[in-house]
Amino acid sequence: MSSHDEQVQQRQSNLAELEKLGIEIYPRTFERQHTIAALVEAHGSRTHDELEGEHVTTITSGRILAIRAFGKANFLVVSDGHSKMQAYIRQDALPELDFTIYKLLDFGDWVGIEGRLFRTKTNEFTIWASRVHFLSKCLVPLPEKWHGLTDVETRYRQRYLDLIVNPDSRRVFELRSRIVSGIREFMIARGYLEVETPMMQPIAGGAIARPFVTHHNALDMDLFLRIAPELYLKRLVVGGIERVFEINRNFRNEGISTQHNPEFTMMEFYEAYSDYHALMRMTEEMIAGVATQVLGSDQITFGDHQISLHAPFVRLSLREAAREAASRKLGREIADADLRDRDRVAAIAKELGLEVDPGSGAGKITTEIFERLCEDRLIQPTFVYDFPTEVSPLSKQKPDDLETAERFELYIGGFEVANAFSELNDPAEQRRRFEGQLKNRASGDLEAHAMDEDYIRALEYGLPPTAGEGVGIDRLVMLLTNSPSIRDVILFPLMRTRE
RNA sequence: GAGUCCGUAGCUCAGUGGUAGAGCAUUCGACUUUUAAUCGAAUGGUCGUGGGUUCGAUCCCCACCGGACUCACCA
Repeated sequence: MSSHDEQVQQRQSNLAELEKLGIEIYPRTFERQHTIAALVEAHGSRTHDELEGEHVTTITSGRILAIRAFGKANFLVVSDGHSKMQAYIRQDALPELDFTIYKLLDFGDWVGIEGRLFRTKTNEFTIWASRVHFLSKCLVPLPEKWHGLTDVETRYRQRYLDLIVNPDSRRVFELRSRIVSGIREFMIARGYLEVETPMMQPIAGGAIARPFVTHHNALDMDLFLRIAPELYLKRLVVGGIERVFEINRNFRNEGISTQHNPEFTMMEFYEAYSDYHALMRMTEEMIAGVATQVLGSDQITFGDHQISLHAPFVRLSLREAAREAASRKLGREIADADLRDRDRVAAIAKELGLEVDPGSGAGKITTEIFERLCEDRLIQPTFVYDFPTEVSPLSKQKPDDLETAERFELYIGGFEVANAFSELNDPAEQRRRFEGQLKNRASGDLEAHAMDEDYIRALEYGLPPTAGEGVGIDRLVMLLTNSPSIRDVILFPLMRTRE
């Protein structure tokens, strides 16, 4: 028999023995007076003498993370998932039944402990057990206590094991929750209304990406999982909700990487009477503020980098960034006009080793040059602004430069964290943009934006001057928790199923 | 989709063309304040799966499965 099976059998036999004692092996509930975290918080810094004087008794509970047995004196380390503390188990301090129960406990079991707080000779904050209650069995051996669980595949597939034995993993998800709360509070404090818009959409719009397809049986209708909530949120601004936001999942049927999970969380918001410059100021305020609120500082470590999230962030125009990087790489001066000329910029791209799609215009090629040469070097927070209109089908053009849209992306740590623009609200122009996208789609571009007549109709009712933005929550959490992979900040990242 | 690397005990890891090792965990024994408790003993393996080469494969070769990273893709 394998070690694993042997240990399972041993644990099962211990459970059977408990049942023979006549106790309920899966009790329905437990009257806990204090969590371990609350005990540590309230009494964990008391001295030995203070604890003796106060004589605090309590009933608490948690999962056993270690058993140290010395015959008649024994120690359990019990965790409530947040904090842990030790219980002192003495045969002569317990009813006989409870000591029998104790002896049938395994590493990983859930127990309730009744007793009084004290400090041991080695000054460890401890509960001196007067009762031990069995709450639930762990039938399977857990990863060892010292190295924890390092195998990433198991950590992702069986996240509960990761959470049981790796406190750092727990910490990441606690921080994630606080980051999301912080963002939500930030938005609500500014008068934004939180809403939920469809995840299942007849047309997957609002971004340039390939969608997942599904089907509704009763309506006999194909639907797409949304790639963005954008067009629905703007419909709400048309409806008079001048400040609106949504924190929810988007789904994109594309590659998986350390920065991409097929489903990911976006905070997207729209504000009437705003523009992309105002959103830059709001964004740096939000990110610096949330970091300070959650981490106590706007200075972070990300991998090998020290990053300052202190506002203001650097502002860099996309064409300027591409022009400068290409000039440096090629050793000669590239002009802004070169980037706006389809043939000249295509030649530059080829010289830089990029493949140029025949369907790509000057704007798309320039954007590709930027992404190739600049993106992963933007470690300190940088707003890259003024994108080519060609790659921004939902953005408003600059009044004096129709080839350029009032759009920015925020880069931190070498990847994109947010994307924002002044919203295109002219229905006629929006229709022309969609038609341009349809041409791309016809020539094989599977990510080209679909025509959305219903959205154009909404614009015809009048969208006020508006700016909007999407913030990648997972990536922001990566930065603020120093996590190198998006899978480290998503509880259950998508994995291939195992047979 | 391409490339590189990885898969050995429940966990963390060594290792070799001649049927496999450690620590922790587990079991038994000792121990009434331990802190990765300690000490003594024992148990535990289809070396990812399937082929091939070989007298002999966990090791070499091929395919497959799963994973990590890089590239491609992807605002």
